[in-house]
Amino acid sequence: MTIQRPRGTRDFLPEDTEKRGRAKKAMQDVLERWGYREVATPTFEHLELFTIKSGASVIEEIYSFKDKGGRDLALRPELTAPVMRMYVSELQNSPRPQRLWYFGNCFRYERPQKGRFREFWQMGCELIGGSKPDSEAEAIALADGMLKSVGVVGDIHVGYLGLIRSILSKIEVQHRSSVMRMIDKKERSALATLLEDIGCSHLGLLELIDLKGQPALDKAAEIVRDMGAGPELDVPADAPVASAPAGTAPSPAGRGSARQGRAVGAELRLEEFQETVDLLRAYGVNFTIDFEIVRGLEYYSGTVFEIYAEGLGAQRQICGGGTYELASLFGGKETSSTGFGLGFDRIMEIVPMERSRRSPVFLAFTPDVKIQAAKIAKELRKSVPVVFDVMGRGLGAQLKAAAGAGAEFVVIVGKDELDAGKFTLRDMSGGGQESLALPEIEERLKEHYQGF
RNA sequence: GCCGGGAUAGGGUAGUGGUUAUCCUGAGGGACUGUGGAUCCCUCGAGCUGGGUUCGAAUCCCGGUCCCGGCCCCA
Repeated sequence: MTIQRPRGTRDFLPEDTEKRGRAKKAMQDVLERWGYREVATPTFEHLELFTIKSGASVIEEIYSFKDKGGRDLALRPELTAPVMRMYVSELQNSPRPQRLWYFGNCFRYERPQKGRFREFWQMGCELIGGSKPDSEAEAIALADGMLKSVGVVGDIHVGYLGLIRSILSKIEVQHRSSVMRMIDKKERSALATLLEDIGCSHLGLLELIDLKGQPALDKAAEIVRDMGAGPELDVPADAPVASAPAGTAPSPAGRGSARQGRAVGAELRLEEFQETVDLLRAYGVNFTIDFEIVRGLEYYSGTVFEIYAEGLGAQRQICGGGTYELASLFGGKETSSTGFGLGFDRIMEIVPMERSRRSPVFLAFTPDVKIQAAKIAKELRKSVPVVFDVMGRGLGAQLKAAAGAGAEFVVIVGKDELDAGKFTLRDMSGGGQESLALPEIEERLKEHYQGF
């Protein structure tokens, strides 16, 4: 019996790996064209990093362990927390904004299904320290550009927590998290019942999340107008904004967990959201305004967005992100950031990728001139990929192998060629061949491999 | 964690409670000591795992593992 892969993991054969590499490269190019720089963090971290961010309940879904020194460690389940941890400890005094991107494997202890594995790859970026609408528009346009670069069409939904949280402030504290949860889970009828029961139907919440696109924004403006005079229950005072980055708010609860009620202030600044929307339109991004997008966690503080794609079964989301406040959670200064993560594996399931790999040149030789042939192979490798027989095959068998491997060209080296100083370049598709000096062969092949 | 469907050579498959388990493909070699994918020949290679029922199990039953789809969850 052979040893199996652990559950939820995958092997990537050469074809898979090539395809993934090409897709990664395409998206990476977009990131770099926007001025982002790659960073990398450890595969494992202190478990605490993730429980601080997401609450103790995530331990169930994390690969965590004690090392031999008794430390509680965890394989990273996501990359935003590690990157922000790194930012706080290494980059806080660097010029802002910081534009960082990353690509790495992550691990979650979950039931595998379509588009969900225990080891998976995330690609994403964090734009740290910018002002909200500008950063938000940049992040969303960037995500859009990355998907387009691999030919994936996503359905982009953009929401704004400033508004939702302001409406929530009209609702009694003990009901807020249930309301939030029901919005997130799209439990419409339960939400309607609850709002009715607590006498909050008049706030317009149901109508708001039902509407999509411009009508949703119009409704938002209406709600904001109506809310102007209403009583506010327990809204934290805004931070002095003069010198602080726009829109950040104090975090009275300090380093408490995001799941334990530590809500960052999300001020109601609909005009900021409007600006994000205007910028996105300027960038030519196709998106839907959708206030139902609230994302689970408390550290999100402004615009949030999710991107969905077809063809993935139950796991349709391929991207999620927004503006958040995490630096302070990890012991740093208040810093507003915007970022997103792309589910690389899910994207790979739907990229319409043409296979365009170029097979290496095969250098076929007669066994009696192996030594000289090896020298020629070495020379040719300066220009093009060259495969040299290691099976001890005769010339005929080498050609057969080259054909089987899909070679487009074979260079044949034998005693006659060595004597003449001219080698045979054989075109395997047509079957034609000609006798040429080595520099000419190099020239021809180099031309053929141009761009690969 | 829950529900359903699966597991037969490297890949894809057929079949039956009972001789030596199909076929296709693949891989290696040969016919072919300087010219390829053809053809022919040879070789390699399999019933997930543990238990039970049975004279006999790859087949029937149970547990486990893994895969596929869905639920829960999804930072």
